[in-house]
Amino acid sequence: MTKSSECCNTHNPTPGAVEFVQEKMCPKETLNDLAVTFKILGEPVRIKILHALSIRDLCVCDLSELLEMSHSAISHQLRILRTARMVRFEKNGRRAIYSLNDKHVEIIMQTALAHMLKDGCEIPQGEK
Amino acid sequence: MTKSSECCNTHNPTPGAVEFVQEKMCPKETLNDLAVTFKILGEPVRIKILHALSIRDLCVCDLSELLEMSHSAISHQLRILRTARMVRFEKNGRRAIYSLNDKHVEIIMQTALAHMLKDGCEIPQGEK
DNA sequence: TTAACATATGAACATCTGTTCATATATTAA
DNA sequence: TTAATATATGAACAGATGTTCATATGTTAA
Repeated sequence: MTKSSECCNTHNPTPGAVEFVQEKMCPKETLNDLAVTFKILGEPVRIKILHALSIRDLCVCDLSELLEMSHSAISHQLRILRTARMVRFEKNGRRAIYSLNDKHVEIIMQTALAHMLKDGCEIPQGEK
Repeated sequence: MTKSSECCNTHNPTPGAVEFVQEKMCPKETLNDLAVTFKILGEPVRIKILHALSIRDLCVCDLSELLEMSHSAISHQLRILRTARMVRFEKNGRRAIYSLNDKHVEIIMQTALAHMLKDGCEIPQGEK
């Protein structure tokens, strides 16, 4: 009797492979959190906001002009970044001066950039 | 005369701030590419596939069982990862054995994980 | 050859998500 | 106070995206 009987689809996985990998995998929650982090970074506007803030603290108005987007759109995105604790802000009069909350995001972006620009854009001719 | 006249919204950016940042920012295309990379990593299923493949090469059937998803759904996601050159595959009989295309993604994931978990976390690493 | 198997893929569908619009809150200037 | 400024946010809309379903392609076994 094969595993086919358990499901509408046929299943003949590589013997032992699934168990082997299962044992060594990070917890599901960790991987989900990781995906959440990347998802937030996976939007051009947000990457640009974070990159800009890594150069200098800026208010909503500055970001709006820099990225040529409405105040509202920027504010909505900043809210997402705030919720994810990637940025924070300080009130200065009627301005909200935004800055990076810590160095993590910056380091992750720099790592990704370095690896993308190294030999990333070319097809690495892996010996097959 | 303020910049308000140029636009429906009012604009009083911090003097010099936008220009200062503009000069130092990475090219727009680079940041967009970066976002594309992160967007692909920003899906739980894809992160799990990549993480699993970092432990061991697997076929579609294995991934299907490991992640408890249909063959079709896995195959669709693998297509996206292939297009992004994050994975490659080798035909073995009627199987398609998938593996990571290079070490970049693995390193980016590890960097993000390390910073998420802060205190030196140990990442289960499959030796090949 | 025929049947079973392994994967790939287009189309339809539902969900998620980012922007716009309108409006609210809060601060400063007149 | 009133007006202008700066930001925040809910609702609605549109576009993007992941899964399912049906089907196609290609491989191996009988």
